[in-house]
Amino acid sequence: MARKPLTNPRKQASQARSRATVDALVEATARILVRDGYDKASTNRIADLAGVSIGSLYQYYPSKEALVAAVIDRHNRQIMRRVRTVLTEIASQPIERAVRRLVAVAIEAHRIDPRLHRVLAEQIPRVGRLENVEALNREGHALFRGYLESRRDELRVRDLDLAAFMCATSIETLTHTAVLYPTEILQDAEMLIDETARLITGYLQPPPA
Amino acid sequence: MARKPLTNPRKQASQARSRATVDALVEATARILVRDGYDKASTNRIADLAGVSIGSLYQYYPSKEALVAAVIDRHNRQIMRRVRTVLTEIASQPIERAVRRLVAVAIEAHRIDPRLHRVLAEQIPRVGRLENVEALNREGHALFRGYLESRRDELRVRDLDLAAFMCATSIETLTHTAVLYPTEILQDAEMLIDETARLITGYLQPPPA
DNA sequence: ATAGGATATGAGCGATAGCTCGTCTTCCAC
DNA sequence: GTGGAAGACGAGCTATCGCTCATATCCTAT
Repeated sequence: MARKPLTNPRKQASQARSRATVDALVEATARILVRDGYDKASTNRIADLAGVSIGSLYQYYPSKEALVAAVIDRHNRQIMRRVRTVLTEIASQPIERAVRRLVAVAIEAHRIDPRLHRVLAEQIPRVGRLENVEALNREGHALFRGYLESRRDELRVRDLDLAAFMCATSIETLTHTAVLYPTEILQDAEMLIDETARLITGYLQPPPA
Repeated sequence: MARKPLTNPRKQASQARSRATVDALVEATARILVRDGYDKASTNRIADLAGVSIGSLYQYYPSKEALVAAVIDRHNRQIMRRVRTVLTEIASQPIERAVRRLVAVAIEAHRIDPRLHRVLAEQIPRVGRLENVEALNREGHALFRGYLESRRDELRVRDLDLAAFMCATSIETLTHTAVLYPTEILQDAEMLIDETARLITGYLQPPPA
C-alpha cells in the first residue's frame, strides 16, 4: 500500500480572515473533486478556484491529501450529525417504524451531495481516512446496537453486535448502491425503503414457523 | 467529471514473445497497484517492474488507464467465471442451499486477491470501466433472476428483478465489507455465510404470519 | 538466406505536479 | 499609533509524469 502522507492541517486559523481562507480552500477542493476528479485536482488549481494564493494553501494544509481529508471529515460530520439525531428520535419507536426511518435517513444522507460522496468514497483509502471512517462506522453500529438492545426481547438474533453489523452494513450499502448507481429497477425511493425495511425486519424478527 | 482517456489496448500481440510482454505488463501493473497504490503507479515504474522498456509498453497500451483497465478486466473475468459456474451448479438446488453456496462463492471471489480487489474497486470509476462492471453486475443479476424464476412459486416477492437486485447487492456488499474490512465481530467465514443466508432467505421466503 | 514486418529499446521532450521561501500586507495588543 | 505576529502572496525550484520517435533486433514466410 501507499505510504502515508501527512494529512493533518498545519495550523488552525485564528482570525476571521484566515478562517474564510480555509473555508474557501475546502469548498474549492470539494468542487474540483466533483468537477474534475481526483487526478486533475492539483493544489495550484484548488488555490486558484478558492481565490487564494498557493502559498496560503500550504500555510494551512501540508498536501493535497490533507485537503481531501478535510473535505472527507466535513462531509462525514454532516452525515453523522443526521444519523445521531435520528437514532435518538427512534429510540422509543417500534422496530418496523424505526428501521424505515433509518433507511430513509440513509437515502437522504447519500443525496446530500451524491457526486461528492462518490468521489470521496473512492479516495478514502488513499487519503488515510479509513481509520476515521471506520471509527464513525463503529459509532453508528454501536448506536444502532444500543437501540437493538432496548428491543432485545422482540428480536430473534444470537448476537447483537453481529446483528448490528449485518443491518447497518446492508442499509448503508444498499442505499449507497441504489442512489449512486441508479438503475431502472429502483428509481423510486419509497420502494427502496419498503424493500430494505422488509429485508432488515425479516432478519431481526423472523416470524415463528 | 474527468474526461475519458483511451482505455483500449493498442494492438494485440501475435507472437509468443510479445504475448509474454503484454502479460508481464498487466501483472506488473497489478503488483504495483497493490504495493504502491494508484498514484505512484507510473508507466515508467510499471515498465521497469515488468522488465520491459517504456517504448514497448506504449506499443500495446495507450495510457496508464488502459493498463489498469486491463487488470480490471482480467480480474473480473476470473470472478465471473466462478460465478457462472456456480450459478449453473445451483440451478436445480433448493433455495436455502443455493443461497448458501452463492454466499460462499462471493466470499471466495473476494479472497482471490483482496488487496487488488480493493484497489481496483476504488479505481473503476476513474478508469471508465464502470460500464463494463455494471454490465457484469447486470449479467449476474440476470442469471440470479433466472434461478429465482425457476423457484417462483416458493417465493414471496412482488418483483423478481427487484428481488434479484436486493439479493445480489446484499450478498456482494456484505461479503465485500466483511472480507476487505475485517472486524472482530466477523472473522469466521462460516458465521458470515449463516447470517447472510438467513438474511436473504428470510427476505425471499418470509414464513407466513 | 534474406526481406520485411513485428517487436523491443531508452534517451529525452514538454508539461505539470507538489511545494518553498523571501517579500509584502493586515490585524491587534499595548 | 506602532511593533510584531498573523496572514497572504506568487515566482519559480525540482521532480516526475506521460509519452514519442529514431534506431536496433528478432522472427517468419518465402
